[in-house]
Amino acid sequence: MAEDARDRLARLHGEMRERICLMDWAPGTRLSEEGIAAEYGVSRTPIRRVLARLEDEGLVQSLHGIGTMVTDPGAEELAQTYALREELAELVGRLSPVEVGAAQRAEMAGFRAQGEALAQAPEARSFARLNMAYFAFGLSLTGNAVLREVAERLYYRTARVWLRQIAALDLAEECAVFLAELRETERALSAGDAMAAALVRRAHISMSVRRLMAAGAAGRAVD
Amino acid sequence: MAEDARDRLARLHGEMRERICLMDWAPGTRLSEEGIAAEYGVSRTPIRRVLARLEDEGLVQSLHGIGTMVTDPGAEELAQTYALREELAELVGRLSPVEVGAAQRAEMAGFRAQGEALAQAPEARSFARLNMAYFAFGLSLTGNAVLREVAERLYYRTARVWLRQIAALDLAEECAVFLAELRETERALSAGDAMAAALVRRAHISMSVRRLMAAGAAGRAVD
DNA sequence: TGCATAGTAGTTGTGCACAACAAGGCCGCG
DNA sequence: CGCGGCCTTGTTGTGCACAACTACTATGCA
Repeated sequence: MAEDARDRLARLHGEMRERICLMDWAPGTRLSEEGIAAEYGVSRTPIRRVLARLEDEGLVQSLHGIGTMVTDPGAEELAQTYALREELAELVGRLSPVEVGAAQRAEMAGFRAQGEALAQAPEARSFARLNMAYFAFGLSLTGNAVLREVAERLYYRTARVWLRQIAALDLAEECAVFLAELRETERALSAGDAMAAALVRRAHISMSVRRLMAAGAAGRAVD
Repeated sequence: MAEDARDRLARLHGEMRERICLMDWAPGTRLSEEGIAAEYGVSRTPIRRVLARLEDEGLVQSLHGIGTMVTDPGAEELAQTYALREELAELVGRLSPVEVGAAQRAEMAGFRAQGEALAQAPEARSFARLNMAYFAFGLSLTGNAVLREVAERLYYRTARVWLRQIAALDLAEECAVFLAELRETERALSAGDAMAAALVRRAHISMSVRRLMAAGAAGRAVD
């Protein structure tokens, strides 16, 4: 079997979401339905289906007669999203935490190793990709699928802004802090303590937000 | 100005969602895109746009060549959703709680009055509508729009199952319990304590889940 | 009678043409 | 020179026809 239409849309959605979150399509960018359709070799219809979902997720906004733009969350919305993300991060350790086994520890060690490599050669895009993959791993520590879905939704909503601000901050320092988080989490998982890992995550989200907010709204796309 | 296309879709979405949550379209029902389109006097296109959103929200599922069916969440998914809803209910009181003023107290008194009327003449559909409106009021007690959005999403995902189970339980007793919750919450809001109101809400969700689960999966639609 | 198979009806997914709409440029008029 | 209206261009929204796919039924054959 080649590929189900359902899977094709999911793949399209994932790719377009990544282009937004990695700032290939920065906030404010006007997307062309026809252009994207031509690029993927399909008609506007399935692209519109994906854009509709991205709009429901808050990543883009379509205006009749004007265009479809990548949204740029305001400071208030960002603060509210992060506030909720902090709570959800803690819930990952409290609601149906999985039993930490050898598989989790091995995967965690892999992330720590990648984190060390990144800290030696800081680079924004690699950082963003690793952060994304590590976030997914963190979610795998809860058995609550609904929580995973909601937390993922909110993560992708903040990812592009995080990446933009990271580039404005001291990239090397951010990578170093990230590596520290990875090491702390590895310690928690080695002890089999998923709740501790969740608390480490929450603490680092909290501190990350502080640094981001301190950097201010510099670099916000003009409307 | 007549109506924006955006608003029309939002209205369609709201109406169709209500038909699902009030069990006009019970779980398992096969929806006809063409039928709905004819009913609303539009083509399949905007209906498909709305159905796509409902599918992303988990209320319906479309299968190529088969049809679009109202989903019937399994016990596991329900449990996970309610577990998260409990936590979010508490967060309403913790994240950016609004200052409780005369307006909130007046609205709350209105709900309590409607609750008393309902308790005198229990009726499932009225109960569901009142519960829905009261839930929206509860969300208005937090200034965190993201939290409101997520909590609302999860509420509508459980509403239809709740209504089905309520009908199977002792309806009069459920209405009485609901009235008790309204009175407790009114007391909390009179004291200006939004956090207390949130905790009352959480407690009642928790107890409601217990009763629902105890009633078991009787009445589940067969696949 | 049992069963495989082709056919048929009904559904969602896709492509395409056109309508609805907004922004900017251009021309004519005061 | 200023400016108001028109027009042109580009975009998203809608309708419609057809393709892709599934379930069911009838039919012919052993």
